[in-house]
Amino acid sequence: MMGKHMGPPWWHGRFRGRGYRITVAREAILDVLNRTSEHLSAEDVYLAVHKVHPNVGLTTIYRTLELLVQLGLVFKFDFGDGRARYELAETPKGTRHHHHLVCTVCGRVIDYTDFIDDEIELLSRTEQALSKKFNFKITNHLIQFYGLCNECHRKQ
Amino acid sequence: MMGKHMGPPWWHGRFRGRGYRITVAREAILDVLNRTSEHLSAEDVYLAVHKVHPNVGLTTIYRTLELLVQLGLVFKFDFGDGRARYELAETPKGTRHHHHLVCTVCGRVIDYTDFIDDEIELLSRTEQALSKKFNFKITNHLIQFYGLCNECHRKQ
DNA sequence: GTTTTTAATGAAAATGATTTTCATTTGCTC
DNA sequence: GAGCAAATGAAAATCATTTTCATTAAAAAC
Repeated sequence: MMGKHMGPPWWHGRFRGRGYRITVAREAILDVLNRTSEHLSAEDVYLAVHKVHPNVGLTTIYRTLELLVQLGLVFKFDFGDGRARYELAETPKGTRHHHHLVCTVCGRVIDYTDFIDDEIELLSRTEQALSKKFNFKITNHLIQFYGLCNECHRKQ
Repeated sequence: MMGKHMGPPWWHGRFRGRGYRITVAREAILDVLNRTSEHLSAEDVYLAVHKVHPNVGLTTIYRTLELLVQLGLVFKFDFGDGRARYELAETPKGTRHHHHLVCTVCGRVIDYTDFIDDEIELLSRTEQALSKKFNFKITNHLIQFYGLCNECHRKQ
């Protein structure tokens, strides 16, 4: 189960601080994202939330996910299958930063955290240099590798 | 103008080799992509092609762009504005590999080639390691930085 | 605790990029 | 130049996402 002796969820402050309300739908959506390590689409989130709160509509899912992205609590990805995917940016414990391997045949997505340290270091150097050169305030980055996964490679 | 003494366009072989036909529409589309350094949407390409060949439909644009992506001649990007963007993967001379800076406020996209060398080197090491570990045949990668461009940063 | 204020929500309709269908056209092989 | 499958255009269909608007419910004010 969840941790013991918990106060209000960690993200309440982020909402209150900006004047956003804490609602049943928002709690439920964050809860779903918090419980999974998958790359959920808006509909995935909707279905999961719907099991517990059948009265929460898909529109609210979209609106809330968008808000969470704006707040930086959630990352939005495009893996090329025509629907956006969402992942919590941070968990209470702080999930390890990861990047993605996307199979261009079957669409499978593999997370990896290996080699991240080197990447992060280079990225941070690059970010600084880019920020300076283009006067661009970098807040985030996206790194994805594309190719054929084990299965699809074999079948070709 | 274009180079002198040119034979058949460089990409004809890529088509013929795989049994694809060389058509007016395809030539026009590749020509448009070849002439620009912008990140064109399908509609952008359509409008440009339409000026010269008003009989080429949007459907063909989509179909051809998709084919070009499959052939690896064109890269498809998502900058978050709800429409895909296309760029020629290589020019006759071999355009410098570049990555993107995307402004999350105004949507502006800046290409950069600086610092690419370091990145490429790290990427190539990472790709090898990932390929081995996950048995994943990497064919391509995507790197984008997000943040606020000069203008938008100032206005905030 | 009750009232008040206004953000948040749900349902339905709208949007808009992309895809599919299908009859017609056109490269390319022989 | 004929034959044939690939390619095409126009129109319709798809489908994820957004907008509209009347209703509900957080949270502030009392």
